[in-house]
Amino acid sequence: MLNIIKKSIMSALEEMIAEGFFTDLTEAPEPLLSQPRTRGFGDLSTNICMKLGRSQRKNPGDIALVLSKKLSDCEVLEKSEVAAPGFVNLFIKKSCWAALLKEILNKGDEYGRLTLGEHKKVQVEFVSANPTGPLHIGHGRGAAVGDAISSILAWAGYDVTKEFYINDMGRQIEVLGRSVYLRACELQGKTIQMPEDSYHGEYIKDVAREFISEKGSAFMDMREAEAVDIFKEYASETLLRGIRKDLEAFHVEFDVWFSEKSLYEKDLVKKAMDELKKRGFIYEEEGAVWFKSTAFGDDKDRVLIKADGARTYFASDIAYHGDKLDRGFTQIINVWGADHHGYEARVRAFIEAMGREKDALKVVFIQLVALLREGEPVAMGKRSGEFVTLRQVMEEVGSDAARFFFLTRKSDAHLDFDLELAKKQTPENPVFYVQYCFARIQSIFEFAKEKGFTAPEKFEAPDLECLNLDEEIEIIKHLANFESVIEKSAVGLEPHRVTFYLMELAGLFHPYYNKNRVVTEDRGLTEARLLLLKGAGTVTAIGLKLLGISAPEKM
RNA sequence: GCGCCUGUAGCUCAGUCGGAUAGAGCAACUGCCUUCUAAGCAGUGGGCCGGGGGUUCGAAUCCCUCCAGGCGCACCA
Repeated sequence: MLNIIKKSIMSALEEMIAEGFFTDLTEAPEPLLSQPRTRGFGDLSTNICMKLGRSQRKNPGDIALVLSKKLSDCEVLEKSEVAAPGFVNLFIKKSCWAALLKEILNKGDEYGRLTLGEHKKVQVEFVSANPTGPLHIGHGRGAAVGDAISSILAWAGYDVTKEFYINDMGRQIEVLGRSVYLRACELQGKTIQMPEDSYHGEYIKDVAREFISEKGSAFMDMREAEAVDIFKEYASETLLRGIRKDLEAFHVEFDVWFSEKSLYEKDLVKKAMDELKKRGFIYEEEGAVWFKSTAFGDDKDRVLIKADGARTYFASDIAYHGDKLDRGFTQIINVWGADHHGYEARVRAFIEAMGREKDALKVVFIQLVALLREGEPVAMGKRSGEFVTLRQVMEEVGSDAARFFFLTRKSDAHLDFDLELAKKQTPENPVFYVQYCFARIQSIFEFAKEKGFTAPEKFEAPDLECLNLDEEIEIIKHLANFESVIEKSAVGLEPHRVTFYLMELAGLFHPYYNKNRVVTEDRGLTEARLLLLKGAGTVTAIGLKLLGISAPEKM
């Protein structure tokens, strides 16, 4: 329908051009249609005349008058009006809404699915937490956002792979192994001194305890270095298992768990560096090997191999991203914590050095979550030992509420998560408002069934024309917007648009429900309203599913 | 010092490729359950959109500048 109107406007403008109305316009521009806030301004409105007024040096009002007159024969329009200083307000024929609802219902559970992505292979990497401790609330935000982005992209027609990158080697793992080892020694009655840079969390002791009950105390007789090797393997595997479990409870599933270690096992680090060398972006200086990332706008060149011969973390990173490219992804999306934003330029430099377009890589930054308890900041950080895990949050407020909460903010906005507040809010949490919309609709269906009514499988658009209340048309209009919300959300990688869309839909439904009875003596009207509810319920369920939130039949 | 993000109602946040009277939730106050779920609805109050300048028919939105907060600026991971 939007397209019909756009075309009408454009052909009207073409006519005006042919009639010599404009002095130096050769082609009609595509008009922008927007929904006015107030109903008096029509169902849709365009500002095209003001735009043209400027470029053509004509009075916008004059253009609008002519345009409006020419639109009078558009078949979907009731009328069009001109408003100062040059808006054209469009009023759509009531019968069109019925046709629109029919279209939506015909698509059913597939409504909102787009072909936008053209099956292009997209990889979304998110969470990628070090297996050195349980997931905390910041990871939860990344998980919720990354998962929702993936679902939305898939719904928009992309071929999506969800991936978790495991930093299962390097210094942090070394520190982890030593920390657990020392705690294990302590459990065996030895007095120990935890170095400054150890992990101090309580969970370290748990892992140590587990290790002993599983593997015994033979490690006490080993040399420290030897024992630490065993411990770091054991600890990182144990903690990774915990991470997987937490994500499972949070309803996040990954397609690929990619191990950093495997990059070395498959010699991919060397491969990536050789490739860079071949392309002339590698040089040696002061005993280190550098990547000339400044050639692509990075602030400084980056070291890949240190003077002591060790590879940097960034060396793993380019190998990993090289592998992403080799696997045929045309679009790479990294969901990173905002504290990583310094890495964007260098990774992008690598992508460009490999001959790809700059925007083959998109990075979504997740601002850190400030965790509060009754307004007081809670200290975070694995080292300090005191932190609130994602699991604790899920247990306190539930997975649905936590996910919804994360997805009601755009990801680059700071987020205060007050645990006490989140708990207190639970009964009035907006997530329930949306879920309630779905549950209520299901319950009305139950009731209708008892009374002998169902939403008919077969119907024609005119059967729906009795849905002529303002509230009903508003709901249909909103349902019709769903596709464009998916599109914007997919293009901008902004899942929060879907969240707000669902709150708005629920905000239209609940008052409608309260004011009007669905099931009445009037069979035609009852069935039409059941169909309207079917549309609203279906869209709510689809939206919630994209966000990874359940749609309960009963509440 | 440089770079990125943020500043909108008492609180938490939407709205930002310029549009008409700036929105939602929470909190506060007043009403509504013999009728499809009251996790709901109806209503009230609440705003120099951080400050100042500029661009124009029109600015929360674009440009400049200043202020405040967060995060980055390693041969660390």
